[in-house]
Amino acid sequence: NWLFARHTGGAFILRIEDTDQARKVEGAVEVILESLQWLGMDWDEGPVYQSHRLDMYREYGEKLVSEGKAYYCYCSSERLDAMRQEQIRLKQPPGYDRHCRDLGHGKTGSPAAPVIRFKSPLEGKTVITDLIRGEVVFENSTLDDFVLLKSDGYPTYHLANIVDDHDMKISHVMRAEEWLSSTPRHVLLYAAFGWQPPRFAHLPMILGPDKSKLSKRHGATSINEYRDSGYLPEAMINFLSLLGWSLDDKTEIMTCEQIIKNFTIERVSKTAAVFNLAKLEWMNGVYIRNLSPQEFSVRCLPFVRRALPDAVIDEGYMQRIAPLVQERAKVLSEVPALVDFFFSDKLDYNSLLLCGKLDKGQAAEILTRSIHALEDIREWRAGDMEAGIRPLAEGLGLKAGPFFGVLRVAVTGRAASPPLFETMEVLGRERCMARLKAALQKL
RNA sequence: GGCGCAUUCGUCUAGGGGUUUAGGACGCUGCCCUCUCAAGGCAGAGAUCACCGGUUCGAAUCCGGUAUGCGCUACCA
Repeated sequence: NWLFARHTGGAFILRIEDTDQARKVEGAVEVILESLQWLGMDWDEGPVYQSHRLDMYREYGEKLVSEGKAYYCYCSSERLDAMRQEQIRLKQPPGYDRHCRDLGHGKTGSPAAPVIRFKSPLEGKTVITDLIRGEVVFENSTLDDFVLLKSDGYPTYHLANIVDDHDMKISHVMRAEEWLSSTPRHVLLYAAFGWQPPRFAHLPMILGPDKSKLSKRHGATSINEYRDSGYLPEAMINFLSLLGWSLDDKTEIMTCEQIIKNFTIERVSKTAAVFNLAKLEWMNGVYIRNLSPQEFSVRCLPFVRRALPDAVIDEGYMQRIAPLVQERAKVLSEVPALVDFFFSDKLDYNSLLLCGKLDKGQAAEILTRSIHALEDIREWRAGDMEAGIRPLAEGLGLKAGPFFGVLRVAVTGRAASPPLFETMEVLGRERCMARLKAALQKL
């Protein structure tokens, strides 16, 4: 909806459809607003809360009742439940049996607050024209008398949506495919009010790995969780835009401006898309690598600070570290684990890791000779260090790989790290020498 | 059960009668690069275009049916 509005120059209006009191969740609206803001999806009007306009929905509901197009229903939930059970037992299509349809006003002794139901036509067809799926035909006989206004005074989605879309002059209803089978009700409602319906476009759904509608049970489904995991909003937008839409047969990495410029309903596909986390991770990595080193550093800062609360994290120091891990991170949240040895001198490794495939004697020799060579280094620079150390490997008849490996573990505490000498340069002479000597002690 | 929608590599997709021995991307495998890990480069495996029938000189592309999947079937959205 946002891409479409931006592409066409229309208005993107944010509306909060909070008409279900029973399922109301504290803070849920804030999550939605935060998510949209984080993604950069700005809105031109709103947010409009449906819960603030209950009087209007009631008026429209009662208007239909007075015109004979809707009616009060006094059936208890117990009766409705029993009816449904019976229908299922008899393999009948479940649906309201229209018990109150011809009751007339006030002709009931039931004390329960009534709901308002729509009088669906008993015969005929309703045709909807969908911008993505074409003409879809529904038999009116398959539609039951659905509820418009609940007994608690709140409207159902069907009523509120139609009243609001008309009131707010909505031109295009673009929603997930799960709404397609409700659309004939909406078309019928527009007709009952005598209003021109908007255009409909039912978008392909987003699926979980099991190919069912993506939901909470599939794990992270709140955009904010991706933010907190260190996905970049620009990567998120790019990835999401490609779920059910494509520019052509090749282009995948696109700026938001490019996507807006090229987004059309014609290129939206009909088939649901499985959310492919591995591809999102790859794409996020692409975006991380495309960041300037400074920008990357700045974005890492909160993640490193949160994960390493005991460390004092200086921005200047971080700026020197960040470039060493920029092309190694797929998400920002993994950066702390990649850089923690820069902030703590307590390295946790055993001599087995230190030696690698070499024996203790060789490892000790490597450390001793390296320490000696490094003491002669005047400028603590990666290039100078490498020039001083690399020849030592040859002297011991070893390849650079295993030789450097010992030093790597001694300096970083792990077998995989950013390039050794760049890392040592950032770490500084004092700490490196101390770590090398500590490693020798360990042997 | 009823109604609806969909069906191209494991996944995201291109392609909408001949340009297709079905293209790209993720992932996977191998090689190269290389101080490790990444990144990058190259190569490869992977789709009888769900199935059956029809139309046509010719169908992944058009039509019909079947199957499968998914969605809806609430005083949920």
